[in-house]
Amino acid sequence: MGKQATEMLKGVLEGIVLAILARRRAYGYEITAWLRDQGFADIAEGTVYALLIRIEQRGLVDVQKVPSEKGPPRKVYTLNEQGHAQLAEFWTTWSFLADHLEQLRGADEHGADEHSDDRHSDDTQGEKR
Amino acid sequence: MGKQATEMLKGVLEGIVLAILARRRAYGYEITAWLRDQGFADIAEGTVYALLIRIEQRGLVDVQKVPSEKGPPRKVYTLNEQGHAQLAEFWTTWSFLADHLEQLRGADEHGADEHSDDRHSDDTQGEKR
DNA sequence: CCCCGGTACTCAGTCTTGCTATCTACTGCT
DNA sequence: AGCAGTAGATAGCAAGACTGAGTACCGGGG
Repeated sequence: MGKQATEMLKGVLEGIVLAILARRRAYGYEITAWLRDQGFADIAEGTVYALLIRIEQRGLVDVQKVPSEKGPPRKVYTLNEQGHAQLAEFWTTWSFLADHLEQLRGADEHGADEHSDDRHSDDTQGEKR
Repeated sequence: MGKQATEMLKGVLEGIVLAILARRRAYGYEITAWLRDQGFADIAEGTVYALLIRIEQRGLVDVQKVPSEKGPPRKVYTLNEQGHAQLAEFWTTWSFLADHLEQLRGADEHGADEHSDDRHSDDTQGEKR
């Protein structure tokens, strides 16, 4: 996938991570690994950590430091009540978008190639102030 | 909808406009009006014009100036071959996202509260830096 | 012994994109 | 003349994702 995905991820990635944390608590490295596993190959590590810090600062998650056998201690994130509320709101917005997009896709698919050549060519005065 | 939608629109709005133009050519004001009609109440006018200028400069659309009976001339945008390709790519990315999100939503809905305690519980020392 | 690779997290700087606010310009109504 | 509606352009800001580098801790190979 190209960089198209990069822009589409904005806002959506937060919802994805909240949804992951709704299933069970997790730490950054784990989430990153899971995302790569799922095919989100182009998500940078730094992005996930930055996102986790953001949602922590907005009070959507609780954090515990857990010592790891190898490497520095993990920061384990747990979705709290506010986080669940935020996730619910995310699903609402997502549904709205998904519904409208699905509608547009349907309309596009059965008529993507018509050439209605009724263009009256009186537009030849291409003058911009 | 709050500002949650604002971030989620990034990247998606371009796809929406391309999809609209795939159905029939249109000009900015028309597109803005249609979006408002569809419930995208919070999309600013300037945003649509800026987006149209961007996709024009990337060569995804052809433009004609058409004099209007009331007001200044309209800039009518038509999706060209490159634009159709871009739109196809958009649908690919969108489907990928939608599939994974749908999966996560399902997983969340039937088990938002289970504690799979497969993590050896040596994490009970709630130390926050 | 030191460096390398894997684990785990942090941070500064850049780019894209949407929003706000303002401006131009043309038409018709009051 | 002034105002509302139509139509578009633009400058400056904010948020989020990326790049790239850095810190820290562990174990194994040269």
